[in-house]
Amino acid sequence: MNCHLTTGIEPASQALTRLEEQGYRLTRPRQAVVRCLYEASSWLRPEDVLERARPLCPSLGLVTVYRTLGLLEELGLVRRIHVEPGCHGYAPAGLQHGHHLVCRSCHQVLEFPGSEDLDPLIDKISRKTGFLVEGHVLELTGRCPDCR
Amino acid sequence: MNCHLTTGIEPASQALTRLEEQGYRLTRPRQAVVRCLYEASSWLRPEDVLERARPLCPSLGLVTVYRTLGLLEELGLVRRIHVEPGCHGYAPAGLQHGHHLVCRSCHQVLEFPGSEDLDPLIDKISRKTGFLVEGHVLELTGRCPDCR
DNA sequence: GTGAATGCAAACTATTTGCAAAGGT
DNA sequence: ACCTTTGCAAATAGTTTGCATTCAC
Repeated sequence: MNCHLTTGIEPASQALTRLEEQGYRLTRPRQAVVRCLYEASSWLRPEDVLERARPLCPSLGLVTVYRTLGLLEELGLVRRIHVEPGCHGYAPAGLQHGHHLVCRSCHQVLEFPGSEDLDPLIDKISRKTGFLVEGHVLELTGRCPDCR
Repeated sequence: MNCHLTTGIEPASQALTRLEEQGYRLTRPRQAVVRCLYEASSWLRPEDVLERARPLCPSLGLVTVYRTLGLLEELGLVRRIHVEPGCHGYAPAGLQHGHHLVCRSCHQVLEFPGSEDLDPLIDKISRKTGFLVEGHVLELTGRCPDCR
């Protein structure tokens, strides 16, 4: 709802509160997954989440990671993005607005801000097509400074 | 190389010529795959390519479709895009410049032109980060007119 | 205590690899 | 004729589902 809050990543605790408000239980696995995602400096693949969340919840299984990520995405708390290698990554829905630079050679991924730059284009397109545009992913591919 | 040629989809035959120039053999399976991709009105998943290419090459197998798509992508003749459901789709690299509108509800995909609108943003980012930006994918998600 | 959530095993889908046979030049 | 490319079968990776057990409320 609040589209103007772009001052930082929505803290993990806020996401957890949201889960609770929606009637979901605040379990240890969910807390671990949410915390990891929100504390990560970049997107994580499900496997990465598992690895990082295990210390917080040793019994955690990959299946639960998938289920939790799916739930969080449904609630709009995380974004699913398309990354190589492995294809699917997840990032908190707060700050990063779906922009990443991917190096074709080393697969390094750099996030960058600046989604406002897209607003005019998005406006134009939604007027032209009748689509209600809710989200976007901009992925730039090329060569990073080290590989070019 | 020729970045200004945006008047239309590079015809299938041109792509085939390119393959030949690069020293690859012009086999029936490759011709079938290339033709299907370039004649399709939208992106296709590997399974879709198989289905459409079979009439042109009945012996065609899914494995060869994957291999051919991989080869074409490597040569820059097709683009791999990220779509639901199934995740990966392919489109000719000519006209459509990686922009699609995806409906969250019915998964309909609408392609739209207008990559020039991104140029200023891309310039800015490549100056700021040192990345050599070669390609981009812009995906807008939301609700199509029928589903909103 | 009760129902939601978990974790395992197993199913399933998407994609890749090994290798003998077929096809293009 | 030679070497690339193909197609099958099988392997692998990513993801989902069924079900008995555990845990938050």
